[in-house]
Amino acid sequence: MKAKTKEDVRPDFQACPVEYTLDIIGGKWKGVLLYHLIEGTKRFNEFRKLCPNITHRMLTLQLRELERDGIIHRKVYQQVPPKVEYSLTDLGMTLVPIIRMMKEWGDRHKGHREAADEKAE
Amino acid sequence: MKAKTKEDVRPDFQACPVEYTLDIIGGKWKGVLLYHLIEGTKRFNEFRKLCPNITHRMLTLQLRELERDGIIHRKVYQQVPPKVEYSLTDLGMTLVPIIRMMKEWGDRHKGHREAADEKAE
DNA sequence: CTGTATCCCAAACGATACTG
DNA sequence: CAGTATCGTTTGGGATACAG
Repeated sequence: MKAKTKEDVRPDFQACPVEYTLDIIGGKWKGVLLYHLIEGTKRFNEFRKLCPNITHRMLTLQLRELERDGIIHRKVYQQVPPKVEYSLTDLGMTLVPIIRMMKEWGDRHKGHREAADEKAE
Repeated sequence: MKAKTKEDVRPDFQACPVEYTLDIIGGKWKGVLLYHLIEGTKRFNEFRKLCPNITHRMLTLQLRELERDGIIHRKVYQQVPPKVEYSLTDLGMTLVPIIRMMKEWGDRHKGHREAADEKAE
């Protein structure tokens, strides 16, 4: 008997709208990317400087998903060398309040886990 | 050269507080579990009924992580059969506004992707 | 500069069986 | 009822090389 694949399971977003939202912004880097986009348009390599830990590959993938979900817009300048600018769409803008709240919550509470980490080392 | 394991990389929560918050509520089921906890205390099997897609194992793991991060409290009644109640801690309560916003956003915008899914089938 | 493609290891997860 | 342990598969994601 084959195990269920991802496609077989229809996540019940009806029952859990929170799950739907998290599915869009909960990706490993999406929250951070969106946060930086609040300040304005960003280029590919700008993201890499802002998030040194993200790999080339992951940045591409995460941006693609956000684009696919209609959260960000990708503007390509047809020139050499290429230039691509990412920005929030109108739909993306509606996420800004949530991102901001998460930013503030993180600022206010990130101490907790650091304290726990200290003890662990 | 050994590939970096998860432990080797210290995520820079300093630079990205959003990342820290998402690390806590962004788990596959955490948002949903927290959402249901807003209404009040829940038992293990209540969660299973509320989220039929979550497996026994995953429910345990996600609850453990939330407990470890100080977001939820686990109250064990020493009796047979066992009874365990989960509830939000004070810290967990501070997340409620964020969860609520994600719930509302999901309700309002979940139509988008469904439309895309229709076309895909 | 901004990607895409491939390979491959590590982590996540489901299924299942067992326990107090 | 509410878990834990183990196993095997699937997925995530890093490193690297190549391309327009």
